[in-house]
Amino acid sequence: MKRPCSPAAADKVTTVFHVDMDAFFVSVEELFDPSLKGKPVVVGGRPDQRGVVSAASYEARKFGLHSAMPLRTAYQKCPQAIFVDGHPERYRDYSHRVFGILQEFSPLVEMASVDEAYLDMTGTERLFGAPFEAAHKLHQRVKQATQLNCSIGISASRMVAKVSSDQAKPNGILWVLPGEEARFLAPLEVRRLPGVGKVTERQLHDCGIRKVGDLAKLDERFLEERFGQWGLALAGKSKGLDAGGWYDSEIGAEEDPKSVSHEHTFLEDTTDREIIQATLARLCEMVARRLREHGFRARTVQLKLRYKDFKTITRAETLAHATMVDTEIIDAIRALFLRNWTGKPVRLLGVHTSSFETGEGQLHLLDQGPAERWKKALGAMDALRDRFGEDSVSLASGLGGRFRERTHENPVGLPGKHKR
DNA sequence: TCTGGGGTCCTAGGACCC
DNA sequence: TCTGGGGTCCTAGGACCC
Repeated sequence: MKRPCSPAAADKVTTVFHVDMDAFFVSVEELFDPSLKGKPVVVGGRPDQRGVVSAASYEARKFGLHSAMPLRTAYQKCPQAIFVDGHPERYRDYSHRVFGILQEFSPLVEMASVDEAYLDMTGTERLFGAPFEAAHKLHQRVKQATQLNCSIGISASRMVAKVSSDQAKPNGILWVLPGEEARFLAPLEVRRLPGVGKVTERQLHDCGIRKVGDLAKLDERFLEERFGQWGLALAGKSKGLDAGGWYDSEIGAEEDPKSVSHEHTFLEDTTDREIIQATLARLCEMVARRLREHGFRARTVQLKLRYKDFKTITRAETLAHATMVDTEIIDAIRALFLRNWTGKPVRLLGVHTSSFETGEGQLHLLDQGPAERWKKALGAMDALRDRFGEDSVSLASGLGGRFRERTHENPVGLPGKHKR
């Protein structure tokens, strides 16, 4: 169902909050280690590791550090920075707490990621006052309950609310009044629009378009000729319209995931078949397990292969029947790998599944005879992983010693378990 | 500088069908 | 004998987001 998002077209103006946690990962780490406060901090890993910056503290940003920057680069620019590993469980925990607080303010809350949320605050004036006052209360409540800062953008549309929370950072509130959207956006760099990344920005710059206002002034036909459908969407965005797509959807509508994947970048590129096979098997097991948690069966499995030179290929296969069984995914992935690997050093492997089915469909595979035992074994393995960690059990064949370093002893002799 | 991991959405071409 | 047209499914790649 579509919500009237265009302020001009809406008979009733909606009030959308976009709540964005400030330097979320860093701030959570500071709660666990207050000595980090006020220092240049990088979350993401050791500076000599392969990887990128997940989050940089505001002090670190002064040195030019930012998320997605390679860790080694960050170290060169700011050797005195403190590099810490990320703790996804901590972030999920705090994300849930924030979600709980937001629900006190509106029943229509949608976490867009671990550190940002949309609220439909339409019609809450009697409870919390005008938008700015409500935002102030929300901000205080989050701070009081979690000690974390957030920034809040307020607007009639999701897209403008998101841009305005970005402009409000850090620790601020910004309300774009209905009808003022275009005027608010006009002086901003085109890059500030959600969906405009490095590539689109460069293309727009090549046309002499730098500000959102430049974009809004253009003839839409020009944008359509040059960028197709995307050009028309850009034209809409520049005027503050959600203009279809995700931003036009109902806030709080839960959607099932459309894909489940895992990938791994090796510490060093490898040609070792045993390492490669064991890694593929482990990735398949992790994926299959998540499918079972969701109750999904996947019809399409896809291998991702990245070489030393960063050349990346994907190869997919659609199965005759959907599956959530480790071995069936492993078999398909292994075949794809053997058919496509050039033999050159591998940097990354990935396993991706999609085209989900949720009904009863092919469940007979798991419900008859020996397969019933498989189902039990898979369930038992999932339970063990819950207790002892992802590496505790494995159906993988050819699991080399190098992969057992951080694994636990198998507490119960499970079928398919390989010992070395 | 040397580039993670989890996702979403879009495009484009080919196969296949009617 | 010169070559339709629409729809759907599948595959590969890429931009983008956090």
